[in-house]
Amino acid sequence: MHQKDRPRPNKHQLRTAGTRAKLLTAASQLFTEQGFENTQLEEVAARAGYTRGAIYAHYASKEDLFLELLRERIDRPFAQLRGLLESEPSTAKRLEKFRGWMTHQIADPLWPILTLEFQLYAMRRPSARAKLQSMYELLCQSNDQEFAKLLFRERLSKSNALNARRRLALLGALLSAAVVATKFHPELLPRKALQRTLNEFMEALLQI
Amino acid sequence: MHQKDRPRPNKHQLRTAGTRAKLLTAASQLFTEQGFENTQLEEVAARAGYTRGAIYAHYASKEDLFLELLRERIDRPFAQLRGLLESEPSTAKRLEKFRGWMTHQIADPLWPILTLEFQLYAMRRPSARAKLQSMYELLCQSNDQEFAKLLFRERLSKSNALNARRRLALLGALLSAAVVATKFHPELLPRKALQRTLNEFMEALLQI
Amino acid sequence: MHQKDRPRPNKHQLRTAGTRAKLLTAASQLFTEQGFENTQLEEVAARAGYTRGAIYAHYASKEDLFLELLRERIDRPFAQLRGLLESEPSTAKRLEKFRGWMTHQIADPLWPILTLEFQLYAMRRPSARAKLQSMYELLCQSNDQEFAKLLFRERLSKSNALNARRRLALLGALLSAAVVATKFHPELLPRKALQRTLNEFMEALLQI
Amino acid sequence: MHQKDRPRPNKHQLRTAGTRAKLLTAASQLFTEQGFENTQLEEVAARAGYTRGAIYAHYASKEDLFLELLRERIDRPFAQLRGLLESEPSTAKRLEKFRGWMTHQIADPLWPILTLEFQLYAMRRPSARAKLQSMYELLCQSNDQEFAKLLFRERLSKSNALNARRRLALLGALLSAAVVATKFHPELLPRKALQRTLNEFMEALLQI
DNA sequence: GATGAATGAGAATTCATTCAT
DNA sequence: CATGAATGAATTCTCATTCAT
Repeated sequence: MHQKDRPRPNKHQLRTAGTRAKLLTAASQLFTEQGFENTQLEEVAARAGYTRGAIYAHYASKEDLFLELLRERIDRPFAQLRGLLESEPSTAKRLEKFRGWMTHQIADPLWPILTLEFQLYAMRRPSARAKLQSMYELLCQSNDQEFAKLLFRERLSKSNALNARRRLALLGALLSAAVVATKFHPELLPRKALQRTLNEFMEALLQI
Repeated sequence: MHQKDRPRPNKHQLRTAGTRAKLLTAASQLFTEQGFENTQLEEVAARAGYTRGAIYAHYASKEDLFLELLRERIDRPFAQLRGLLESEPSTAKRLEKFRGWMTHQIADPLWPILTLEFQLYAMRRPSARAKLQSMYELLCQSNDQEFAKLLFRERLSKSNALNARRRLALLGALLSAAVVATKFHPELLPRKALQRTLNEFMEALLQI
Repeated sequence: MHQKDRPRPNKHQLRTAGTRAKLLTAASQLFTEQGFENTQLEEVAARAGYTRGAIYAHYASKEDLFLELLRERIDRPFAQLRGLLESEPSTAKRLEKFRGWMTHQIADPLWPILTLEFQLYAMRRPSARAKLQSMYELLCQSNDQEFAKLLFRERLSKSNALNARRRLALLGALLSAAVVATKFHPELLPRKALQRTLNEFMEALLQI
Repeated sequence: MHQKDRPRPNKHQLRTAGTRAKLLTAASQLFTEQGFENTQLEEVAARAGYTRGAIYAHYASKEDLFLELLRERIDRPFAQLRGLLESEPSTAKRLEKFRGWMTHQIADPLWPILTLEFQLYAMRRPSARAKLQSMYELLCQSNDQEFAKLLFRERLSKSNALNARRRLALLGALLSAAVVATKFHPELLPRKALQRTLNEFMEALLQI
């Protein structure tokens, strides 16, 4: 009653937030499983328990839904990593934890695939490209940089900071592509083996 | 009387082969630039200098065109590499040449992207999946194996053969991912820098 | 919350039913006038006052529209005949009324032609054949049998029941054929004359 | 050598005639089996042992092929009937032979179906209608009339001549529709039963 | 005469999006 | 807010037809 400044969400707001969350979750799954272009909004709505119109009550277009999905959720993996790493004083152990987290993504590769999807989408829509890139930078650049510092700490000097970011960017890309490859050749790259090989790669690549 | 068995006059054969080559080239470019789903057959035909119907005179469907593209051309990069590597007796130099070839692909990344596109497509079309995988195996497995032997020669023992193939598969994935990443963050990953970093990665990964 | 089980507001139901009825009416007319294959869905939609998409909101395909048309309306002629015949105790008069009804169809030959169209379609689509036949049997067999009883009553014994059904089936075919013939040779078979001749044929054929 | 007035077909002409005959035979079969619209010229050519172009070397269009088919062959059934009936002095026996011939058509219903196909086609192409009807009249009217005389001979008076032609026209139509019906409900109308019932109908209907 | 490559008009179908309720 | 009917642009695919050989 006296909390005007900490605006307490009312019923409507809560319901809205719940709907949006369900829609975003459904979208993240389906865009991952089937790709953005190959997913129909009707399916997204249905998986969330609604019908098409509900999406348009919250998002302006299919592209907007995709962008909101990234906007609202892209920092989740960073937050996870932050939680995992920030209390660990030993750089070697942080690197090990990081490698563990990375190989773990292979099992439920939501973010690796969505990120790839997003990059491919951005690459291929000249009309949307500038917008998508600036949005991505806004969302990720600070995360990227902060994350490089968090991970490498004292090892990160001015001279190798850029190199560190590059390696991390490539590692992210490698993870995405590896996930695709393991879905495609499950016999050659069964999950365990892929995790092991990826781990070995990372051991080499995280030496900065 | 109706000439089905009598070899077709060579003029026709030549014309057919020429048209198919033009169509496949156009398709490979457009599927790379825009993605398979995002490319209309009309554009493919137009870039090759024909109209839509010409595609259907040669390929049964859009999917079939994509598959034929891979079927007819997937061994080109292997052939290139074979030409490059087979006369080089020093393993170290072969590895270096291979790394050079890989980093070179970034500039004109037809195969890295088409391969990724193909894997994504196969992953996401339950109806086409089995067919695409068996086709891929038919086309690539022998190439893969032969290539691992060619590259590593005496270093390749029974015990590490599988590991070698896995690493090469992951390297392929890395290349695709690197291409996407450089298109997406051209400031963070300008081509030269990316090639350098990729080279470092490969040095690590080709130690078997 | 998402109202799937809560009965839809009646407005929607009414609107849906109205649209479907308009579409089916338009389809029945155009399929009769122009034939199934020769009719474009765009025309059907336009005649009903809609655009193509509206058809797909209600029916899965052109074939499905045709099938639904039969499914929902094939018993209309039987219902008409039932209304006409069931209160008439004299068999001779029922037969006369039936003949009258038949000759009357020539003027607005929706069902004779649609039935013919359906049979031709079913004959010629191996892929759809089994489905169409089972659907037809489901829809018509009981009607056929009931109708034979209603028409012939006491004259129908076990021994001639099958023969009666055959004759009625042939009469149906005759009606379709008569309609086609009168459209094709309007001078040789002007409507009145055709009705007279058809009546004579039926007098012969309804002696069981 | 001295036969200039009875122009002996030369090799080219023979070959042409042979090709046309093969094409027409293939067309008659396929148009019967699958319908005119549902048959592709490629199939027709293939069944005749040629490729599409051969059709266009002989006929101006698909419609023209259909029309030529009727033009060249529509009098075959009349010729057959003439051969069958003209030497038979007894009207009753002629009628019986005619009934036999009719029921026989059910087994290989080329003409019943093609005629139906033609009439439906003509009915539904306002643009082609006038042309088709005049063609049909040219081809058939004289046959029809001659045939009525041949069949009924002394029973045919001025007063019933028109009625006779009408009955024969309707009988033809009935045969077509009956063939369709028997293909559609082979259990209700197995061929033998259909032939019997049709025979009974005709006994009644050929009393003039 | 016959082939087969190529055309292009047309049709069915899909699906993001709009809008009245 | 959410529904679901309807729109309409876009796209794949078909096939009669043309034409160089």
